Amino acid sequence: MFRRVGLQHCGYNLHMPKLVILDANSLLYRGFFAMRYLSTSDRTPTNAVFAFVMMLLTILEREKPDAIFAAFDHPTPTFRHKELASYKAQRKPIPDDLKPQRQPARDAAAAFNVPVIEVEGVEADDAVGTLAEIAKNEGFEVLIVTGDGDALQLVDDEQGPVKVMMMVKGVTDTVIYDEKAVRDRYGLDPSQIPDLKGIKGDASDNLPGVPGIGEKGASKLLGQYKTLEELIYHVDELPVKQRDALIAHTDGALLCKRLATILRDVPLGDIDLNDNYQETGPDFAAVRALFEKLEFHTLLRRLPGLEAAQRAKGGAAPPAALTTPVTRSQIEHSVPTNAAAIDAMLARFTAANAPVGIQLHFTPAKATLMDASLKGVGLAIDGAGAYVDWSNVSPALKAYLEDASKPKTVHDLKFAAGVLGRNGVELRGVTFDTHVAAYLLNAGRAGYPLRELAADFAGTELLFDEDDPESSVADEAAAIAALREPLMARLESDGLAQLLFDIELPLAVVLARIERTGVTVDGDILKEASKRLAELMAGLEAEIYAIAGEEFAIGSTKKLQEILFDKLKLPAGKKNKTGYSTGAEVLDDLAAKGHEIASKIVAWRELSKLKSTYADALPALINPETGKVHTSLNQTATSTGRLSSSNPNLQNIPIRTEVGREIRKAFIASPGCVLVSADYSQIELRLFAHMTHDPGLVQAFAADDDIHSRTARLIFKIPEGQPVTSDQRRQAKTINFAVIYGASAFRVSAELGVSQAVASELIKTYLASYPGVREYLEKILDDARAKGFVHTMLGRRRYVPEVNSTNYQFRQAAEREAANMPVQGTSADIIKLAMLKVDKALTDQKLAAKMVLQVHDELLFECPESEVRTLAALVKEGMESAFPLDVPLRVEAKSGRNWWEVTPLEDLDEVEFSPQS
DNA sequence: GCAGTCACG
DNA sequence: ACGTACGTGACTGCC
Repeated sequence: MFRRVGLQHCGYNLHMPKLVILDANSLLYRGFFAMRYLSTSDRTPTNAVFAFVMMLLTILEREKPDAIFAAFDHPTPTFRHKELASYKAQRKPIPDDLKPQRQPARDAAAAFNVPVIEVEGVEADDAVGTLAEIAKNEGFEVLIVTGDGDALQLVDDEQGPVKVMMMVKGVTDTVIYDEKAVRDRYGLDPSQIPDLKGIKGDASDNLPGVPGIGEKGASKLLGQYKTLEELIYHVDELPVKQRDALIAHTDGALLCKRLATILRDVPLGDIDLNDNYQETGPDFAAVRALFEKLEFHTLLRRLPGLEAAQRAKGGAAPPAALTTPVTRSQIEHSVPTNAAAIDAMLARFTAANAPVGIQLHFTPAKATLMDASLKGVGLAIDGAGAYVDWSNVSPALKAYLEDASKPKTVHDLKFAAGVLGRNGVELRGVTFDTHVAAYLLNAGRAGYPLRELAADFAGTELLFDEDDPESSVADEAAAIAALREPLMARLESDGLAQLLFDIELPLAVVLARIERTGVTVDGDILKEASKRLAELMAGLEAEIYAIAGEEFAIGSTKKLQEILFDKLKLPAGKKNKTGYSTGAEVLDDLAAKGHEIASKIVAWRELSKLKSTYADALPALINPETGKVHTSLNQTATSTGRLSSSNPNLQNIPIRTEVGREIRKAFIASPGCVLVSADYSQIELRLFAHMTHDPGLVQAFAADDDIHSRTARLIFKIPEGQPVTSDQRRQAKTINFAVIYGASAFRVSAELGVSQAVASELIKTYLASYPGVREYLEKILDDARAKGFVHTMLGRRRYVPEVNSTNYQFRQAAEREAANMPVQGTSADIIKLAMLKVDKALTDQKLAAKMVLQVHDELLFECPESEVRTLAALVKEGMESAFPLDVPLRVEAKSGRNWWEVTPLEDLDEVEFSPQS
């Protein structure tokens, strides 16, 4: 009944120090092609050095080496040049854009305190081979990081071990080779790699090898004859074709082998292998300066995490990697297949009363909670795991998953709750989510894959083996269980635990339900709209072609540039990387000058956008089973704490223009139901009032004044009793938002169509009128500069390291982000609280109403017609009381048969619904 | 896979 | 003198 899967040896001795050797040359070369186009704002190419640094960071985070070196080619001739004049002459030259990236790569290594090996007359791969040889004899476990397959000859399980991490595609997508992996891939021992290369040749080096014998044939021959030399000796035993080919190319093959053979005894000078990298760590100031120079913004955001980890090691503590080595996480696990065995497993797991790591096994790999097909479930506690195929899941296991008193940890609760929900199991008792926890710790990361978290926070290397999903899923469950404590410790020390437990965790379950509920979209309405849009576009196209004097792809900005600025010689405005901009701003300008083609293109663009993004795309996303559209509400996507929506994005359905707004007619309620929408009125400005404590702002909201009119009175100095014109109000509104976004006078002047001097004066008057605002902004920035992060009222963080940048532009951008995040983020916190409160109230009051969407400051519901006013009153109350402030929060509720026609509901304060609070 | 554009709060 | 608002996601064209 229990199938034991023994503890697999992965060849790592836990007490062995670990050495990483980067073949910088090959990494730069591969990185150059893996990642095209990247450059700084002055067009200095940085793609290869970016890839190199990405790899370096990833290695440092994941592998935590005790020692690390980077080997570069020395620019003088090497034995290989002397060996064969035609060798490097024939070789494709180093791309022009790659050469100037070598020095920055050396600088990067230096900034990270990674010693550079660069010896005259020695190529990088020979330095790597020699260093690996020395290190393995010194008792190091060696990992060679490269993009060059030749390095596989250095792999050695016996002594060392020596492994090779190979770039496969992209930058951080890598495969680690041990001897078995080399054999699986090539059918050969590592030592035979040069022989293989000799026969196969190397196209990029212009070495033909033996034409007519490919990789397969070569591998087969070497399996039999072991070496190229032996094969040549027995050449007469080969089939005629192969024999003739080999005889003709004997010299070339031997030469090619020799060139592919990595030397292991070149002079490297003094090298200190015992320099413990974990104690030294990167020179963060130097790294930051370099990243700023190279404009690596995304990498800059990764630094705070790395720096904190480095600090946490402390000076007195033993080197972290020696006490907590990076180890393959492979646990002993059982695969119970019947009810009795599952019961026994559960008994074992729950006896300890420790949280159990739960990981779902599903296909396809990048499924959403609506389309994941559930295959099984992995469970693990410290030291023991299990995998249960979904077809074997017993009632007891289901009951366990639904038991709120049994503590569990998952990685992505929203997903797990949604998928299990679709499979008839209501997941309860999840008291930790590693995915969301990592997001709270650093919302700036691109993603939170379990593999990365395991490496970063638990020092374990997690590999998913497609051929052994049972063991892999059990390993993942174990990693999840193991991540809970270190993540929890970090959350506690950063003051983020409450945010996780009180908001994000319960919210995940609500979001899963919203996604599963879906929104009803009438595909026929959209298909009709698409037809009409096509007709309107065709009309405009004819007119545009007539003015242009030819037909062209209006959607191509390149072609459009040619037509407008070359052919028609219209005055060009702003420039961008590819030439003159054809953006709406520019076109509106041209239209204002009387160029009809511009306004027609603007109109065409609007229709084109509506047609492709909404009218055509949405019907295709209607789920055939549910008849609804199920967006993903991403919980870990934004750096401010907001949700985002994708596949489709339902948070950007048109509303601002009449024709765009028509799309909303297709968003309807289920049969017999209506839509109820409730949105916060000016929540960000109200929060701004609360957070700045500015008496003027606070009083305005306390008195329920129109804030924009009030601002207009102040900045235009309009006396009481005299009316504010609508234009003055509009301008004041712009300034109100501008201040929240930290905008410049330039932008305000463009927005308002006034001179920069006037705009600047308006902003000045604004800040003088609301003195609390300036004080607040100064305090936020001081705080950000001191701590490196800003936070919301509930403690949610955003790291903004660039507030201390010496580069004016980056610093300014970071300051705007820092100024805006507390407002945008607190607003996000508050609507999340409101969602929880309303969701609970719907359950408690046993309403049929369902929450179907969140759009940042708006919640959308559908409910039976009879429930409308009860629901609206309850939602309004819940949202307004979600988080008490010095100023009131106001919510307007509306209802309608579709999202287009929703109209305000009056006098909801009089509705009886026994509020909970 | 990037760049440009544009939909939303 | 510089460059010019916060946060998202989707689509088209082009390399």
